[in-house]
Amino acid sequence: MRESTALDRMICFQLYAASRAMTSLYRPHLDPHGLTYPQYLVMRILWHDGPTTVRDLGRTLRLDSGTLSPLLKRLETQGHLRRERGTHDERTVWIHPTETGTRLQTDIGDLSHALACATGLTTDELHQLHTLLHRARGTAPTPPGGTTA
Amino acid sequence: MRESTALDRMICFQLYAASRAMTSLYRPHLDPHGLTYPQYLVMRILWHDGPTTVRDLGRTLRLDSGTLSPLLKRLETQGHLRRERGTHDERTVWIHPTETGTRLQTDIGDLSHALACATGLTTDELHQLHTLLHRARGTAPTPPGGTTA
DNA sequence: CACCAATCAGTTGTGCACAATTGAATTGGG
DNA sequence: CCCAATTCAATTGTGCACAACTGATTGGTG
Repeated sequence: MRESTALDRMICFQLYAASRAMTSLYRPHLDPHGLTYPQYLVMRILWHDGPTTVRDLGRTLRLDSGTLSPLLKRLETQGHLRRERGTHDERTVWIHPTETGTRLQTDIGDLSHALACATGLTTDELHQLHTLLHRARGTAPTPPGGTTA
Repeated sequence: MRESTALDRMICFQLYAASRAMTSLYRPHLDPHGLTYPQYLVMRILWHDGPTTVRDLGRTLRLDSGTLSPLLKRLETQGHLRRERGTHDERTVWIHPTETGTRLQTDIGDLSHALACATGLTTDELHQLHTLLHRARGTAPTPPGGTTA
């Protein structure tokens, strides 16, 4: 298969392609549960942190309400979470995992190990990659939804 | 800003976030020319390789016709390329850059250096990252040479 | 030649991303 | 206290991604 030399040298294209390839590795594990990858990320945060707000989800995932609002509405329709307008500050919306949503965690199980292996990288290389990605992202200007420095 | 420890450890989320962050670095450079990032990738291939087919664009970019067909139609509307059904094999569609499309290359200039710098990574780290990403995607190892954004 | 499987681009439908805007709630300065 | 600026979620509109499908074309096999 031909490789475009020009593209081959672009870090950005490598990121773009690798990200989509990795997401497609998750798909067969998530599809049976009716979850998309971004929805799975939201559920992971709920499993890990418990009830949170739309604002904090956006900060953590670097997504704005334009993306999150419809996504959360779909997760609510599926019965995985409940949205509730805050009482103290009525601008914020709290997201609570439901029992159904919590049960998903054990149903899906731990995907990270299987998928780390699927990359074919060693533990050391995965750690290197992780560090490089985090640093590359950390220096970048504020992503959408983020707080302005 | 809070970081979800769970997400923080996911290579896949790091890829997902880094890819979007990097794309958003390109946006201010491409917006003035009316290009999106995937459209820019297509134009780069045309600039580098000349006329090509929808099939080969898909193989190079790892995108199917469901994504490429409307994208190419928009680039054609903008006058950057011309679509032409093949004569030898009438199933394939050839994509030709127009003069307008070719002129874009000099108008936009070389973004890779500026954007590689924006990551804050050293040349060595960029090369490492490039190699790791390429391997994670399950493709052949990177040939030696300069690494650009 | 006849026919069937594979190839190719396009279409449809769903779900992100993200810019821009809206409108309600809150905060802070005077 | 009052009002302007800010915060927050939602909505609208555009453009990817990708699965599933369609329909035309081609290639291989009997």
